Amino acid sequence: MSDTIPPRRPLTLRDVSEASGVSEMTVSRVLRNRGDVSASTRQKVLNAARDLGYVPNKIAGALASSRVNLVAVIIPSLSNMVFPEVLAGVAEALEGTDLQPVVGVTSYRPEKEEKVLYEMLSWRPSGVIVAGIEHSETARQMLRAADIPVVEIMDVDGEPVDAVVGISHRKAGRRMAEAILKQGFEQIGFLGTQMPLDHRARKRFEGFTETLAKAGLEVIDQEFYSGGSALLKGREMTQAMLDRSPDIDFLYYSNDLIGAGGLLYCMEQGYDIPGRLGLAGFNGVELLQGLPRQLATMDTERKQIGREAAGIVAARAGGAVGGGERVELEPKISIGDTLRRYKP
Amino acid sequence: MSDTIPPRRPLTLRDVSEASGVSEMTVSRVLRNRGDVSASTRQKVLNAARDLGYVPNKIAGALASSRVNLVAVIIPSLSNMVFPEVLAGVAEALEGTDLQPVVGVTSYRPEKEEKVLYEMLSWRPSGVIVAGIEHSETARQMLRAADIPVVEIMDVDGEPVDAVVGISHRKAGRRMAEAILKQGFEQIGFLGTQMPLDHRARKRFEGFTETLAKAGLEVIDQEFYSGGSALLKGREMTQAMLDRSPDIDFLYYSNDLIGAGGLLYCMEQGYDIPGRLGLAGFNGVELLQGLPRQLATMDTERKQIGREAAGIVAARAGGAVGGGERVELEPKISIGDTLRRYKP
DNA sequence: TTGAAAGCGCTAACAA
DNA sequence: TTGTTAGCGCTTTCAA
Repeated sequence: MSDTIPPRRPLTLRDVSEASGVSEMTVSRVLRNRGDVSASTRQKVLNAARDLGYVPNKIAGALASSRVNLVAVIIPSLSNMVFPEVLAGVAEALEGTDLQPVVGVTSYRPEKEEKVLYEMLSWRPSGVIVAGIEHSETARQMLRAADIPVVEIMDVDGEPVDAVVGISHRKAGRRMAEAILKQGFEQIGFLGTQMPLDHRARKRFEGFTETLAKAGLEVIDQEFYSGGSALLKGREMTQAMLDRSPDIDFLYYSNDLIGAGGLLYCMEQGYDIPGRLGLAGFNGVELLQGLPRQLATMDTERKQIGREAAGIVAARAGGAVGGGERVELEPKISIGDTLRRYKP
Repeated sequence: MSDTIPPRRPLTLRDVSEASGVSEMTVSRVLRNRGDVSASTRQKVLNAARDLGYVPNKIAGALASSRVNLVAVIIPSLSNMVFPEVLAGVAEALEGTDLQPVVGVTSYRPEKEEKVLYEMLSWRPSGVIVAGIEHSETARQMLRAADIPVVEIMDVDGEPVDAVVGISHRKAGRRMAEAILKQGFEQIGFLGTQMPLDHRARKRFEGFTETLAKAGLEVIDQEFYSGGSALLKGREMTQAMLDRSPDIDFLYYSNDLIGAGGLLYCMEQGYDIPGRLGLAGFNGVELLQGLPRQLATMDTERKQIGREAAGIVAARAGGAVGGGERVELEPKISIGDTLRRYKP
């Protein structure tokens, strides 16, 4: 234990070099575990670095080596648990590597996405993971020009810049519609978020209505919300819709939280579920497991998406050749207690 | 529109300089809006940069200027909504500045905290916002040596390295105990998370039991969980506890999610709430608003904490003198429908 | 196994 | 208003 005076100027390799009597170059080697260094020299350097409390300057290191161990992860929001879950998957997959995720938030705004992307690319990350497959031409141009692995996640319906990991939301919408029709529901209401820029919700809705149309049906009522507590909004929208369209026999929610709110409301109102009224949400959030009844939903495996995406970046950062990888996960319907009228 | 060939090598200032016929230095000035540049030169540079698709290299810029517009935000988890909420507050407060949050996750592990901190400090950020006030001596040493604004958040009970923004969890525990006692509850059970390293939960519990002790009472049963769906766990733990200790008349949960699970369970079981059985959670999560009954809780204003912390970092990064700021927010009891037996 | 020199791409400081 | 020079702190490369 040495009683060093706290430094005014950040410590540099040179300080460690002087304190240990070893050249800067060799100090650098020790600190990075590169090249052959004798055990004794090594120990001297390590001791000096520890005693001084030296923290390497990655900025200088990155500039000199043009290697940056950062992976940019760009998501629309942190308030929707879906994205922190993806992040958790990314973080998990990167755990064993020397890569570090760096998060940027776009608030679902294309212009902000451009800004965040520009900002992150200016740090020359080893890869980019970005939510969604819809981007401005400027953004796509930046991604292409960056010449690093780019993984677009969540959605596979479209033309990716490079790699893509996600589900087909159009297909998810179709599958749910099929499941609902199969149970004989015909008076279907849709409840979603007021978000013109949520392309995934839009695609699900398109897939959903498309399948209904094939059966000669259409959504008979719709309701959208924005802001506020999703659970509460689900409740309120459900009440409004059932009051307005009492014939409805199925409620399809664009996310599980509003679905859960709706379910709680319908149970309180004493609806026979799913005999008189069926419900389904979307995402498969953990929360549903604690509800009095299991809301039907579709699991989108967000964590797995994060893992796969990070895996692609890590592999290529590690030197593997690649490009244009495509991983389409199959969304799994979870029947729960709110969809099956006919026992199989 | 020029049809440029995609670059093999990342573009540099020099490329823009050559393309525009303006010196590198002046290009740099234009791109950073520094110093006086004639409108015509400015335009030439901007055009060239746009046409080439130039993205500045912040690594080189940071090295040359020793200015890094990154703020490290270190949190234990992304799976607990509390922390994304803090992050959202940080992001919001940083929106107007040129600072950017960078997130690191510690998984509640001190050794990982050290690692993440080391990693982030090696990028020489403009400030650090870190959850909690308990850190290893190594971590504290690094924070002190970094010689940048450090804001410890969430918890004010302890000795901060520098600035601190949060609530007193000990006080929060005491306040809730007082509120419960005031309503005449005496057979109190506690349900929490199995997390020896969650210092804030521990402090709340200490404050809570301390106040009970003054009234000659103690918690008559306890139950802890780890992992899994909090809502579901709340349900299960509540059932277990009520089966085991049927005399219990109050359940104090260490977070709102398990509290919500418990509330749903108790309602299903037909308990008279809060006549026969009272409940309270902690945090004031938005979700509660959608429940059939409002769980009593204590709002911890996570977003505000994030905002305040980011504000301190931004102010000091902007040149304001400071150090040792202390912002203690007062947790607000939300009585809800599960705590008040005696009408006021 | 170790060291010396050169330079990564930018910006501070100064000169013109 | 614009340009020149000299680094920022590290790593690459090459020599010893």
